[in-house]
Amino acid sequence: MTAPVRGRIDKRQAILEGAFTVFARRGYDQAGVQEIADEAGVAKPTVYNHLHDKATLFRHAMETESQVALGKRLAALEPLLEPGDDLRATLRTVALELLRLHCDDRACALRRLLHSEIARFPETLDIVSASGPHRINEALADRMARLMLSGRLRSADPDLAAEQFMALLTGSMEARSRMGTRTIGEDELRSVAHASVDTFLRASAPAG
Amino acid sequence: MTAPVRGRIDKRQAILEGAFTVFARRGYDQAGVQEIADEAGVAKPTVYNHLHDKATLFRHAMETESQVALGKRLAALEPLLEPGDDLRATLRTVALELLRLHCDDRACALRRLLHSEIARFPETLDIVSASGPHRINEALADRMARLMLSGRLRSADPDLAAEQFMALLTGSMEARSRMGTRTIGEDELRSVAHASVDTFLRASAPAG
Amino acid sequence: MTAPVRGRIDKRQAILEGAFTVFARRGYDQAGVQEIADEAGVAKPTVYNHLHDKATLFRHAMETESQVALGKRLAALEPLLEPGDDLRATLRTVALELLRLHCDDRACALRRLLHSEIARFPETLDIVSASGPHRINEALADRMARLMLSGRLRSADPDLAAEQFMALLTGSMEARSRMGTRTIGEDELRSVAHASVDTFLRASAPAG
Amino acid sequence: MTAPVRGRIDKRQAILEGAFTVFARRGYDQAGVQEIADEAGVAKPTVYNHLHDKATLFRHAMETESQVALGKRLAALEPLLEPGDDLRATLRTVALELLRLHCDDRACALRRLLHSEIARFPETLDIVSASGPHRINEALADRMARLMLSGRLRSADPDLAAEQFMALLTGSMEARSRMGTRTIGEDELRSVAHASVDTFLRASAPAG
DNA sequence: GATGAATGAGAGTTCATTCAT
DNA sequence: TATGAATGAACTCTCATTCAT
Repeated sequence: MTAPVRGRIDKRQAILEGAFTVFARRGYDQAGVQEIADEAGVAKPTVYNHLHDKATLFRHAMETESQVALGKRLAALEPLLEPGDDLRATLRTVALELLRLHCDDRACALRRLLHSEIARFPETLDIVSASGPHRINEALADRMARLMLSGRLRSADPDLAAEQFMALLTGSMEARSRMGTRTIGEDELRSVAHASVDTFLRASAPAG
Repeated sequence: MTAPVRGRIDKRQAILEGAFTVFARRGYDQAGVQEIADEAGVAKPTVYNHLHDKATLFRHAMETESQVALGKRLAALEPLLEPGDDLRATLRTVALELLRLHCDDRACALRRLLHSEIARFPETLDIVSASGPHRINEALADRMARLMLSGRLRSADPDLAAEQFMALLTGSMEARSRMGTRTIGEDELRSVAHASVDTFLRASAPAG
Repeated sequence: MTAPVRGRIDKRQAILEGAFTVFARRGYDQAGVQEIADEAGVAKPTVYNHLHDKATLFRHAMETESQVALGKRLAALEPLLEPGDDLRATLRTVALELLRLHCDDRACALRRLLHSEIARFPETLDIVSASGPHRINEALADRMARLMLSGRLRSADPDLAAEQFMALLTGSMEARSRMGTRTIGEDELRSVAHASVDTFLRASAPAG
Repeated sequence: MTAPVRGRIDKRQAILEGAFTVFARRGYDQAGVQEIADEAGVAKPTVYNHLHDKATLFRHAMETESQVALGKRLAALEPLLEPGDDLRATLRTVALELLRLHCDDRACALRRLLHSEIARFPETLDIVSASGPHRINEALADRMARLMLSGRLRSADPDLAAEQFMALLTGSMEARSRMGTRTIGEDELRSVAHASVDTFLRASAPAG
């Protein structure tokens, strides 16, 4: 008896998935509901049955996508829970994974869409922010605090440290990827990650 | 007899100005040519007479705006040509001004538009990049190289140093300004600028 | 074991009832099948199971309603079967009741719907006419003939007399009720009924 | 230099004309704006340029049509200004013309549309009423009053007399024309007009 | 038999763009 | 040259109707 329910849920998922894909490809205005329906393999009115509006469709697609993204990023921080002996290596691992996630096509599209449509959908910012960079910063700051306490990093404001770590890591990617136009190779990603970690550690060496 | 020419040039300027204003306010798709014409105080076909097309209009408006922006940024770097005795103070001055320019309304709009429409107008990236962050990075790297040569900064790759300096400075502004939604007060700007410079200098102290 | 049959009949009745209500409220085009289903307390496909089509639904709802209306009107004529001594009083009674029925909400809606949709549903006219004004005219003409024969009315064409009686009675109600927009009070109804009867009698006094 | 102005006015007139024609043919909902545009020989957006909305289009088309209709009806009353010796003949002339106008295709359509869409466009009633039956009644009542004063008609309430005259005349046409479905021949029109006038005069003979 | 879900067709409305003045 | 008016194309959304359960 769960078949129809599953079917319905699947269809809703397919629609949201397709919607994000098309929004990512075309932007909000250029994305036609017809194209979204095609992408999801349903008829146009089905889209309207599930998500009342093009706007609603957008909001839900963004929300779903950003929750997925948050989950992955938080997972990437896990190695810092047990940093081991080689802090630099651990940071490099984490940094590389965060960078990969940051440069992922869907993640770039999410940021791009957020950027473009923030005037039209101010609420979306709140929805997405709830799963956004601020959550990562928080989690990362927690780890930083531990490292400071244990004397492996110079004592300082852990929030600022987390923010600057992320800034070093991602701040230059926009230019490097030509705003998401160019795919960045694994080598370049590793190089940026390592350089960022090195600079961060140089600035954060414990006093004396 | 130059009056009519001036008039013509002025009209073109007014159109480009108005176009950028409206694009900034609404985004490319939502910006109506009529609204742009109204903003510029001309009739719609006049817009088409001067700039053949909505797309052309966009490209030229973006180009103009980005050239203006580049000029201001390059000017902000000038103090580094003669750093004086107090390097930290000079860097702070430069950093603060760069940050101000980065957070300016029109600058934010320029980045936002670039982001949103990059799929539709890939050429715009080239046009704007020609006056974009890469030019700043270059100029800044030049200054860094001088400072390294003169022993006031640790010897390293000047391009990377410039990149990381900018990353530290601007990388966190997106989150802090809630994607340009919130205006950031002068105090907060200064605080970020100083923190960035401090971290940068700590990581760049000349070896021993 | 007749219960389910009753249930079925009841459901059909409920649907027709609800259909007329909604058609009366919104008109044919604006009446949604969903709204009709809701009004009848059933699901949309149930409507289609019972009455194949929106058009069929309309036809049956109109037919049912007009049969009900005819019954009431014929009943209103009954006092004329035995006019008694005071013809004027009897005519006034009948006139008032006919006027009441004419101004009833559902009767107005019936006429309005007939009017609007006559181009789309020409057959409906036949169906409804079979229970429509022409039947009343006939019955009324019969009574008029009796009254003429018995010398209580001037000898004349009884069909014409019936027609003019109804015309005097109802001809001005459209303007007075502002096309069914305004509800007409009992006093006004009585006044119109009396005036119509008086004029009719003045024109129908038996010769000399 | 009046050519373009004339052109614009003509186009607006053509649109309103075409709109009424199509509304009359199909009813409000079934009338497509495209069909109206075709009927008027313009493109769809031109319709929207001149009359902002389908609803606005309807209102203006109705208003225009009803003003035309009023003019014709008032003109039909003119013979009553100088009734001459043969009152019956004059009344018959007026009655016949009023009846012709009442049964005119466009007049029927006007009433039908008013009826159908009164719920959706309540204001239309006011607009049209301003040029509607009530104006005729008034004008006719004026003439009646004169005739009563001069002793050619029995003294009575002139408004009521006018109302009943019109009721006798038009009250039976709906049934006879099968709600505008059947065109009524000139002979039948004359016969109804005469019968109405005769009945009216019989009921209105001056006392004594 | 009754229903939730899905669909094909179509309507109103808007907008970038082009004539004609 | 600058403009008012006109248009062709497209898009969102709705609804009567039909499967599958």
